[in-house]
Amino acid sequence: MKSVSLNDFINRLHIMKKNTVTMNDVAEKTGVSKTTISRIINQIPNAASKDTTEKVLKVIDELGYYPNQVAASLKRTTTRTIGLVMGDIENPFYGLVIKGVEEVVRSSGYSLILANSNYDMAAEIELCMLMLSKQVDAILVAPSGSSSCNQYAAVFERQTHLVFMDNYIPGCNVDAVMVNNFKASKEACNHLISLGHREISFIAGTPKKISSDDRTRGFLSALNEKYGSSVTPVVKNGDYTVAGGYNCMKQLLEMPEIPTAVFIANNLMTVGALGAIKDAGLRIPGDISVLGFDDMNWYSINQPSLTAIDQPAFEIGKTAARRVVMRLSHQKQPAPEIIQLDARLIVRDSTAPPRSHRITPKS
Amino acid sequence: MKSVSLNDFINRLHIMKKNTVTMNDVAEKTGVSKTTISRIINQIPNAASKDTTEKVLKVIDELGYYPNQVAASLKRTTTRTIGLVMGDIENPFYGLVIKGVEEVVRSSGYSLILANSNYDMAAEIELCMLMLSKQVDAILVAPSGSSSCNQYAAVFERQTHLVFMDNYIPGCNVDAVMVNNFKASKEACNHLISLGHREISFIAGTPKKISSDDRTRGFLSALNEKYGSSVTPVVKNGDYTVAGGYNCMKQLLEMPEIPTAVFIANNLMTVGALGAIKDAGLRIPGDISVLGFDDMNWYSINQPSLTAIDQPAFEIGKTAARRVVMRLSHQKQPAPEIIQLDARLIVRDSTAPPRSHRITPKS
DNA sequence: TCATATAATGAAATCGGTTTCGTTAAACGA
DNA sequence: TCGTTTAACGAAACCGATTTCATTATATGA
Repeated sequence: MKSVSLNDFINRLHIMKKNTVTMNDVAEKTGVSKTTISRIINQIPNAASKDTTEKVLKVIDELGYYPNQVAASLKRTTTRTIGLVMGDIENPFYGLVIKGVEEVVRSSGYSLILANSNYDMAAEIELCMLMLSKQVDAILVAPSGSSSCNQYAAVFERQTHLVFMDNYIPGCNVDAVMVNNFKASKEACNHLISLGHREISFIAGTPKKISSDDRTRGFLSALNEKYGSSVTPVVKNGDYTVAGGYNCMKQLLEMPEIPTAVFIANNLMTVGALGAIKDAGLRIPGDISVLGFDDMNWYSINQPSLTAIDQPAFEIGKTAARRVVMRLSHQKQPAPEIIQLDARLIVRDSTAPPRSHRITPKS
Repeated sequence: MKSVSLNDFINRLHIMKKNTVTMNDVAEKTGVSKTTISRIINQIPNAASKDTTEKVLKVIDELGYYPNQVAASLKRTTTRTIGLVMGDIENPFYGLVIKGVEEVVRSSGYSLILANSNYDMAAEIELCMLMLSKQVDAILVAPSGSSSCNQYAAVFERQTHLVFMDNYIPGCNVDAVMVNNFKASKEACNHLISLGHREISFIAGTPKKISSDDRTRGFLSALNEKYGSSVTPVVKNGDYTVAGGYNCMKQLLEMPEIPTAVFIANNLMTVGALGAIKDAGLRIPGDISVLGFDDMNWYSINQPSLTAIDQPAFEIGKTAARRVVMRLSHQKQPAPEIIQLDARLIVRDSTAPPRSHRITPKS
């Protein structure tokens, strides 16, 4: 019987009307007007005498009053909330970007509304609109693909502050923060070239996505500068997924002449590619060198440790958030720009000079 | 000069007062009252004639009107927003939990406010309060440690719906969703025992955190059931960090008799531990078997592939979110319960029978 | 000393929706 | 045919803050 009455008690607790102490209650109990109370809460200088302030604060404490920010937001026409739309929050790279964003956003006095688009471009826009109707002050988005700019027109019409991260939609003329993909990719490829590789294959990401295409271009550029038309680069499309990486790698390993090195455009595809190499029974870097875009915390403890391009994910998030906060606090708005941070190549053991022995694909 | 005028244009765009089409504008243009328009937007049955509805929708479309949810929330006293407080959004495990939460929350018509506590217990409470003042309808939190329940008192006073994930604060009497840590941990340890191991060490997480202690208890229980007091289990405290895992493992490898197997209480510490083993030049599983809590996508492609306990992180998030949505939609509130999902042991190559050779710690 | 600045305060309007009461007219039931 | 629903609307109150515009008292300056 005891448990029944406990349940009842809990039910009542939950159904009970929410504890709604409003500013009116404080006003009534103190005999001070809402105006003054509001000023005290918002710490307006010279708004209330020491006496009044103390009295009000005491009552606020007694009643357990805390201001309803929804009401405040309505009148202020600003919610001090920023929207964040990501393609895949599960990916540790994006996780770190989010962490960076969150840190800056919160320490600047804003909150974060998060949504996951699952790389669905239509959903992405939809989510932006939803956030706008929730009156976010600005939106940060990691665009999934290359929606043309006019798909974002609906968002622009609302004239919010918009900042892209990790990728951008061309022609949109908004701030974007990302790594210098072309440069990083070229540097990575040059590393392989400097080791003596010629037959380098590239497992690319989502086609037509700017960030992805930049990586491809960087790869091709390095190869072309060194070898011109004497080598025909092999580029496969892995769509940034583990499965995609696995399949691409498998295809590469079925070529008559297996490449001596692979460069893989992101972390998930690298996992897939490593799986395919393992399944094929090949050794890294003895049989094939492997270099991945995105560094992961386990790359250094992998056998062999993996050479990778380290994107400053945390910094990307922080920079983008700072940009947004800047736009929200300054009146003067600098022209939107594409801010490119530098990635850095971390050379480890998975890249080595090309094999001298022949490998024939099985099956 | 061209660029200057462009900048000016952009500046004006941003400074320009926000495009504020309100319901009043729609009312004026259609000659229909706000009341009816509100009803049409909220699709109240039998609220407006076909004619009126069409007319209103047309004007809404023309004006590009979209409702201000802040205003709506104020009157409704519900924001259809749920708060989410995590310890570390960078950790892929939590990333997946968040993803699960987000999916359910959004598909149920709610939005998500996300905050990262960096495992700071005081910040955790602070963030809950912040969210409450933003009038979230409920809060999901992955409690960092074992704050006593009365630290959460401030949150409870507000009578929101609160659901814990991954861990819980004893005595709080709220819903909690997590894995059966004791059972999973015991099963893992039994797996090692069944391979013949006696000298099994455990690298534990944050002490006094329930979820962590449950894992330790599970480990100890298995060991005790098998060997009683004939073995003295070695438990180190790694605090759930990579560095912690590394240090603990290093200490273990400096013991006079190195354990034949280690069981590590989470993914980050496993990375650290693997690093220490690699640095020591030991072979897995030849010299030592390794088993980690939390499965990662790269465990299967690691050399050797890693035996691990796979927590249903996505499911944890979804379950917790569903619980919250349930509480928000039903009047009748079932008693809070601790929902324990089953983790599963995935046996791979990092666990094998104990070595037969002796290893002496160097230095 | 008198005009003026400043501190300290409050009444009432406002933000942009939702909701409560009405009201009217048409449909329905007996 | 007459009372009763039900459909289709609207005026005005309301949600809980902020902000504008006054007002009063006190301090300051010339």
